[in-house]
Amino acid sequence: MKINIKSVADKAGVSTATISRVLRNYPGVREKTKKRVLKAISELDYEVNAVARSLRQRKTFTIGIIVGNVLSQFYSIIAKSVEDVAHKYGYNMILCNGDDDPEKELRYLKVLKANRVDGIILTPTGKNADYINRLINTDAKIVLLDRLIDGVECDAVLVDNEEGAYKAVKYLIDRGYRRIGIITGYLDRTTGKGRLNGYLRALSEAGIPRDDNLIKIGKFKKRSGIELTRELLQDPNRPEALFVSNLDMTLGAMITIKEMGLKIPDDLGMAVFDDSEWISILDSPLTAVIQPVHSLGSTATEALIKKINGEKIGMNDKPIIITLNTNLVIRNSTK
Amino acid sequence: MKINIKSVADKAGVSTATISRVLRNYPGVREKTKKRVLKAISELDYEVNAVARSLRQRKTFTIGIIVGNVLSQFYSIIAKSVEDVAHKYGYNMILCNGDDDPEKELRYLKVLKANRVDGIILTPTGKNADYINRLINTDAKIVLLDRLIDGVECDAVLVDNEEGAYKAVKYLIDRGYRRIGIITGYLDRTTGKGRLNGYLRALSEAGIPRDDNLIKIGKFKKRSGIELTRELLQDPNRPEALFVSNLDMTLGAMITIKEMGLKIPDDLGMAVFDDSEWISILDSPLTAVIQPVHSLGSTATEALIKKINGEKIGMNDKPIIITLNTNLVIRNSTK
DNA sequence: TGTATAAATGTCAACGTTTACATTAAAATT
DNA sequence: AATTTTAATGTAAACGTTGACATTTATACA
Repeated sequence: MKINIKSVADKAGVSTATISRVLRNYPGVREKTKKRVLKAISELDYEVNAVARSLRQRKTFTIGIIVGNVLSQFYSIIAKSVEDVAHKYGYNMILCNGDDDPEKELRYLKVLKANRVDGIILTPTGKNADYINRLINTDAKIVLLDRLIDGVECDAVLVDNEEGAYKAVKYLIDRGYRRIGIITGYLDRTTGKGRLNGYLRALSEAGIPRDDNLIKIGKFKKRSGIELTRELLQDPNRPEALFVSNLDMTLGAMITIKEMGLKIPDDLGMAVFDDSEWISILDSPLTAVIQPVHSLGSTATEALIKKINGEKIGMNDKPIIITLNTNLVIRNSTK
Repeated sequence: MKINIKSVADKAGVSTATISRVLRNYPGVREKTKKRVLKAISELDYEVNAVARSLRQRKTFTIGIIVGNVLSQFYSIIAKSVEDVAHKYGYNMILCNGDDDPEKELRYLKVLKANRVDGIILTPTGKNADYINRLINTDAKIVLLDRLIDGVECDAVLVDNEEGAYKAVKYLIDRGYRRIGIITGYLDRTTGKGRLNGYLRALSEAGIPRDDNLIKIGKFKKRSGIELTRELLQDPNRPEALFVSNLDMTLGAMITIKEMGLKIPDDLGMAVFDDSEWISILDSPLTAVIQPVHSLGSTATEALIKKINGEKIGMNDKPIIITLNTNLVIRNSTK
């Protein structure tokens, strides 16, 4: 037996409009009527059909989020912070795992559009610029998170990758290291590129010439950490210190370092981008650049909800790009 | 300007029914017509309105999942595996962060019901039995994951907690430890209780009397690990080995152990429930019970989708409870 | 060429709400 | 008590699909 607003109306002896008004706490319903309606609702175990409501109101109170990979700590924190804020404002969240794969990203963008989500938070792969521009032009509410897309003008919330990496590498230099290796991420992402740039700026300010043998280009995955660390450290002329561009690659680097039997900081100085409680309880806890991951997620969500509500968040129609700062936490991974 | 199936129909010069047929790849549309329709669709950038479709079909192709806390590795793996399987079958996933809070759980159950999700995967807090029973009685499709609820008969996918803990503690005993401490989780959860029972069974089989001073009841959170490890290890008559019941508490335990300057395995033997790559690169990598977390999520989702499709998954109307096995991986945390 | 059959397409109600507008009932004013 | 004003409730169309059924068009057959 199907229970809908009509059943409730019949039971309470009023019209569906009145039920609707009670459901949404509209004024202008007599207290007595309201009581009767609520009674009917509870007796029938009625729960509004949000699908029908969404159709009628052209509003789903749902936001979609496409992340790179929920398995990585970074994205799971993002997911949580987005969900927290979303629910605070009465929104649901559909989580999509883009897997850093442009095709999956595209598929999910379409799914989210089909489901008429009110807004989308996207950690872009950097591709699909055409489709995303089309979305934006048809008035879709989108906020980019963590990364930008070439050829797309869109509000975004980022982290100051360049400055973060700069601080870490400068710290290594200040501690006396000169030959500093770096494992970067994808250089076609603002994150990967920015961190490399920070590294280069620190070197150049210190008058240390760039040595391409010390620059290894990774993919932000554990495997890159394992392999590239090995390449760097097996070199007879190996670096004295290492800067790793994210947490997953740091895990990989530590695996290799352990395997090679090297000790930090005696055999190798280290500093890394991204923090985790686990790297703080290592033998030699690692000096790390802490991203404000939680704020990233919540700031983006707040901005998105403002956009959804039609509030301007940038000035004079330019997209607004919010850049959050990082923190360097000094631990025990340098001499 | 709003684009809907009518716009496409007008543009292609056919009726909406035909558009609908093309959209869903129904047979019986002439090739020529289909071409024309597809052209109109692409020219208008039309994307079906899944909300309207859901309303009409009384089917949302969405499943909801309520997890304890996405921040913990366990749940983020669950979220990913559920999402993978769901999408394989064409379902979306709404992720809800129950925060192990019965009230939030209840709120989310209602939200998911209002949104008419086709099914729910629930990692239950153990409360809300009444409401959940009502849901089940009104034919909601639910699969419990990881834990059961007192007073609720429902399909579930679990891990053999008792056996897992037993294997780990037996291993400690086999290595010669007698005074073994345990940090448990909530004992009103099947997970917490099961792991304690495994511990107790291993002791009793070895003829080691139970010592309540060695049993500390935690909350599955880092803080419990920190505090209870301290309590155990500050005791002059402290245990020779320690079994910790989950990963978050293991992190806490390691923090305390590091703080106290103790070395594993010299000063303390250890075995833990839950694995992580981080505990495998510690100084002394920890012997751990590995849960098949990914299978937990995918098995539950497969079961849920079967239920949704009306396939019986248990026998003679009894709920089916699937229990997955754990693995003990021996590392270097014992003498 | 006309008719029977099969294939393709069209029509319209239904899904469960909300909301502009219309109507009725109650309260205020004379 | 009759009239105006205000408050409470009802009516019905709309949101964008789908799908049972009806109708038209194409094909096969005599």
